[in-house]
Amino acid sequence: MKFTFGKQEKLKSRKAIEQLFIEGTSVSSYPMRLVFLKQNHGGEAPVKLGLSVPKKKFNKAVDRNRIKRVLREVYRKNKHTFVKELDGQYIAMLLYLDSKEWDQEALTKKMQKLAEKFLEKTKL
RNA sequence: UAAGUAGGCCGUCUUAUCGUCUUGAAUUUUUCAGGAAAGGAAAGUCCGGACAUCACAGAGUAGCAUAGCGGAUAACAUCCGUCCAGUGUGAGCUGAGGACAAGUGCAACAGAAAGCAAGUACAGUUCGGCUGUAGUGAAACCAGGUAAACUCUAUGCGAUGCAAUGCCAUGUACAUUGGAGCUUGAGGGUUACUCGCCCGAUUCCAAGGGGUAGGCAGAUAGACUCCAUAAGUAAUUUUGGAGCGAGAUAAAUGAUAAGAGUCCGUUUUUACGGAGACAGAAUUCGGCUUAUAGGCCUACUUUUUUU
RNA sequence: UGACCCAUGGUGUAAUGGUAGCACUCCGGUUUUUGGUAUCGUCAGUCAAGGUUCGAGUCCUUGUGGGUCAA
Repeated sequence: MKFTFGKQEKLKSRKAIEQLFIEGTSVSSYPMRLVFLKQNHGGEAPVKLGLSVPKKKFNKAVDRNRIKRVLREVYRKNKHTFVKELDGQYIAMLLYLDSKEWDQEALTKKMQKLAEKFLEKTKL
């Protein structure tokens, strides 16, 4: 299993993101929320993921960048829990809900919980 | 030594593992090798340029900006020198600092009177209603005050901005309804108005409806930095040498571990714990403004303490 | 990324450079057995810091916060 997070695995299309927010379903595990949609996007990765940190909660660009970097790191390390039992291709968006920074250990636990919830929903 | 003034500089570093971008090779699952990775303000968008399109942008009016004098510059509201004014014991600091001797307006309260005319008290007197003083006020017999009031003078400014602009790809509807026009000109050329100029018939306007919203170029090496040299009081410029190199696009520049160094606290050999500012490129450059823990260097001022 | 606009008591809204008003709300009286209604009164404000001016809500500069537009 590779712990990579390259261009192929990022969600970039504006159109796809609009569709995702209209039609997608969501699961949450505080302080994160995952919105996802089953879609054959044609790429090689099983999941295309985008990250988002709202400007309302973090005023400064430095803080937003920091959160996104930490989230990306945590996702990269725990990606296999999302992907291993997955059927078909998905696009997803990961949102940050809290207004202060969490440390990486706590986020890792929450991320694993999020993955479990996500997999349950996809099997239905 | 203390307090202060002006100017300049730094603003954590090294290694390993994992990750990001990129170049080349092999190959098309990917692998191997090499390389790169935020700032002094990247910020605010307050000025001025470069660049692009509109006619390599023309005229007039309107509008906007600047304002002692001289210089620097691609340009500026920036910078340098200098005069004057204000301020500080001083080193210094601050200044939109032209014109009210063209016209119009404004002046609360107080005051006789704040603008065209009038007039109080006292004193002097050559006895002419002349001269001086007092009182109010920011300003009063004076060519009054006021232009960050209208205005005038001088100088400058065409408009719009990289979501500019050019090319390629994909896709639908050369379809529907109403109206205008076809060289005697509908309409358009993003401009505040008028003119001028240019384009213009498979055309233009309105309504409802349908489609695309991807890629490439623009785009990363430039009025750059440092040193020496010559000119200049200086800003800056000339010549020579050396050096630097982010380029993403739902948006990279990161995470973890170890070590070193700085500061603070406890302890006072040593050890332990903690801290590390403001802040994140988006076409680009020169400035301005604002934020900034802590530290270093240079020159100068003042007073007193110590020697 | 670029262009632009706004800010006055708790809320809404006025004010030629010359004493910051008005309405509602809040609070306290009066009326009422009590509450409401009515009526009287008080408190409370120019987003911040500089500059021009004799004197700024108003003019100028810089900042803060909020909002709008754009292929």
